[in-house]
Amino acid sequence: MIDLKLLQKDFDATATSLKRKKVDSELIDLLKNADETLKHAKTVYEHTQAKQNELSRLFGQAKKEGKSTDELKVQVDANKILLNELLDAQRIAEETLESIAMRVPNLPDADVPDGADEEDNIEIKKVLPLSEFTFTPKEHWELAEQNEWIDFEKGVKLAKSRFSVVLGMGARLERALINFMLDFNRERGFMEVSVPMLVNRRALEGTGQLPKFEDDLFKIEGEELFLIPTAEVPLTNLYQDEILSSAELPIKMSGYTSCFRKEAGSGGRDVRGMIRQHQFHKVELVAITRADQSDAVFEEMVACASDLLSALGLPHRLVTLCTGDLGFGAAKTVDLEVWLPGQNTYREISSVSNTRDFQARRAKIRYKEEGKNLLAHTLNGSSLAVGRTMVAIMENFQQEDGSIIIPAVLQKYL
RNA sequence: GGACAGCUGGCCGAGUGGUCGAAGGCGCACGCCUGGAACGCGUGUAAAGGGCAACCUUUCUAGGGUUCGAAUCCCUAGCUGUCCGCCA
Repeated sequence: MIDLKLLQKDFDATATSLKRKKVDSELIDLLKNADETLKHAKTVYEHTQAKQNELSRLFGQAKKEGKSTDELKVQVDANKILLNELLDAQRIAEETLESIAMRVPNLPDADVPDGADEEDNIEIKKVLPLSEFTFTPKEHWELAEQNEWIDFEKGVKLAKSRFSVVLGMGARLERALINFMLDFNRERGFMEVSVPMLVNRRALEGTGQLPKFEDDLFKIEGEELFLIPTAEVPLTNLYQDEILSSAELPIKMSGYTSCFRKEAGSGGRDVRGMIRQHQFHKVELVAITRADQSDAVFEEMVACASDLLSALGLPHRLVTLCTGDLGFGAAKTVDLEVWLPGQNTYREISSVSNTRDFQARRAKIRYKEEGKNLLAHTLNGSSLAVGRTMVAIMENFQQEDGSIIIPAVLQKYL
């Protein structure tokens, strides 16, 4: 949630900033008005409540002294009717504000480039030269089937389209990658955490997936539980509603989970292969930091993911997302795109975001500094999407006969 | 799934209708004491919102109810514990 005080104090700047992220200016006005309405309703209610408290105190006193309470009773009853009306008004104002505010995205950082969509993202740098081939490289689904690493039909049989079964060396490689990534991250100071893959509504609201993106989530019937779309949700919400001490920050975590996404609205994109699946594995990085630490930790996380790709020998590039491509909760995002020779293009394999205090405000993640409670900053980044890493390994290290050379760093994990 | 018990501040814990945001303890902070420390002594120590401030409002798991007035009484839900059942 954005800072509503900032909106009131500096409406023009905040509104301009939100418009960069394609927020309707009508919604911004609505938000401002709802905030003011609530503030007013609260003030009036509180004055009336104070009066009621005072009358009740007098009532008790009169009773004790044996005086008549008839006259007070008339006053107190009349005030109570008013009080109830004001309380209702306040509640409506609260609900209105909440429903608007929870759907307003985070403000982009000032240095995030303007832009409409991914076309306007800005490349920071390329890492590692592109693999060279003396033959026409194949796409990963062809290689996966040829090597019998992935069975796409069996996934459909067991569940439905966009599910697959990984077998043999493919399955072993998957497991090796997960272990390699977790170890790599741990060496960089990210503590390994194993979390639930089902979470409640509160957690998803905390990180911003709800209320706006309910259609993208798998929900458990008859329970208020959802399959997580990313480990960011459980990892970040680990500290939901907590007041941390300044000294224990930054908290840096790494966790492996399966992720589940409905991919509603992805249309016919990437139906083939394992680029876009309903269920996929991912190792995630999450950090909770003080406000003054988040920029540095952000760079650490980007470096961690990039170095991981380099260790695997995968050519990739770093891209700063423009305002139009920035996610709901992100103030700033750097995507890592891996080179896929079969597809002859770079594809996203990791996305590192600083949400600043946006998630912390929703999830109530705070830290104490000099006696004051301040909102923490939260960051998240993939490190990496396992399926897409498999795809990259297949396409980059394929041989003319279709066999695949597995990166040396993974040997000890196999 | 069934029965019973519980849920109070950072933690433990007292508190069954009014002056209780809440005794006491632990922890923490500061001061005194000390060569330095421990011990001891003293003081302070929940959060959110509004206001320049005095101060006001809210919060004793959550929601609803009774009442002039609820941490306290009633109902519902959640969670925790114990026992029973079932089961990887």
